[in-house]
Amino acid sequence: RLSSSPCRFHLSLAHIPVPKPMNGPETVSMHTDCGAMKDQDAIKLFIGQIPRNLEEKDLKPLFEQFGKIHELSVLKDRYTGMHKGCAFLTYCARDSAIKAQNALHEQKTLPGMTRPIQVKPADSECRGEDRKLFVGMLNKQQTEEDVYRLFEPYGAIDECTVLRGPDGNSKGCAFVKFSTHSEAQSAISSLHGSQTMPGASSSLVVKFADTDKERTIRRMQQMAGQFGIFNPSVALPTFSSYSSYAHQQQQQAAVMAVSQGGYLAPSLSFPSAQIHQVGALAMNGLPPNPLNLVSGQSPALPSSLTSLVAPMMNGYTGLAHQANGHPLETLYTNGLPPYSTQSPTAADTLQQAFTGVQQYTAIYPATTLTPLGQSLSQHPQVIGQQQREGPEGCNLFIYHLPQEFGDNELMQMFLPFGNVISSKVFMDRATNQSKCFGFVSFDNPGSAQAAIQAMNGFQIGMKRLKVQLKRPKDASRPY
DNA sequence: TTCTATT
Repeated sequence: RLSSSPCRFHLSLAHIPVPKPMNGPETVSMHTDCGAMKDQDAIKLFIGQIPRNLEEKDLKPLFEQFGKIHELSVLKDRYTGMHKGCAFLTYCARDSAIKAQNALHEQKTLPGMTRPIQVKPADSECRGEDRKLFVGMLNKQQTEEDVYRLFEPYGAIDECTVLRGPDGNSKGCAFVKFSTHSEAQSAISSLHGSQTMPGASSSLVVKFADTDKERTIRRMQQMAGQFGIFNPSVALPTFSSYSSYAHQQQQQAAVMAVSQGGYLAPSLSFPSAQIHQVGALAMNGLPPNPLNLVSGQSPALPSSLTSLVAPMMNGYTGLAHQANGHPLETLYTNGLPPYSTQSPTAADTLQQAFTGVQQYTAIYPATTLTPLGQSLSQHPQVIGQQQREGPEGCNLFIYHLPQEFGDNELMQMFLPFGNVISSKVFMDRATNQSKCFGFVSFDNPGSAQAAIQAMNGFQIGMKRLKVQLKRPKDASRPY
């Protein structure tokens, strides 16, 4: 039975010779009696490269010629309703799907599209990722055929694509999809690192392709690097503007917040009633909070916290992940299902804020655990912005700050460690741009040491912070 | 040196 081995049809589909396109109504007549029912072994097809102005009714005629359609649905973005340029199609008859694939897949380009239509079994019918390889360090002259020949000995290849830029030039990498995971694995074993292509900077790379999730994370990291993680214009979105779209795609949320002004809000304070909700949530499904963050009983989350939260959602996932060993999803959702169908509530948002803080705190060594609670309850005022120096041993030099970082962001990053009496990012006079270094002063050396311990080497985007004691004034030359 | 999308 197909249902017990869902992948089998994929093989049979792939090896059926392409017939002449079916046009006549006789195709339909074979299954006129199926009504809304579909065959037990029907195949759900993925349809790609559809112009975004075409809806189901526009697509129907194209596909009906291969048989009675059981279901056809254009994919839309869950929240924006935007046409995604692809669809799912299930025919009543399995046979119709095979005919449609053979007749249409890569055979015809719909108006306005630059690539031919895709008609193939949906991923849901058979997981595609665990047999798909990424091939890197190819010679840019190598074609699909060259790559195919290289991989052919290891199994049946379903798909072979060389990645190309807009100009059609190879990017020196490719995707190769085998019919099974083990074939793919054997290709890795035999080919990875086995040779160096002429003109390539290192030996051939053959590995399983990134999953969607990995791609998302990769993109985030890239964007984070471009934007600078602590973007000062970003604050925690308000309850009302914090879209469920962002809720759904939490890993992208922060990046989106940076890039889409519509999701932003300048600031946010939390009514005390909602703080209790956080407390309840904290007791419920989260690891014990080592900082007693909630029991600080602050009447409102300090503004420093709201600013901390947004950056937390941005790019520290790797660190946080390592710090407590929980999967990302668990961290971000507090153990709730990642895809809530409801719009986010205040509690949802708070949860995220809270988990964000937890992630932040999770990296702190146990010996430095006191300061955050302090900063919550004492809520140091943003005062004394003229460079007040602390006593010796209380002043830090910070280098490799994000370009966007101003005095305030600098202060907020160091508030968790104690009373920040001043923070200063140095600016280039001519360009008014940050020079990416600055100074922070605490009122006691313990806070300064805690900050060094926790923040020196802290990764932000591609850079790592350098945090050390400021040299005394009279020491040789200023940096 | 990671793609045009997969409810």
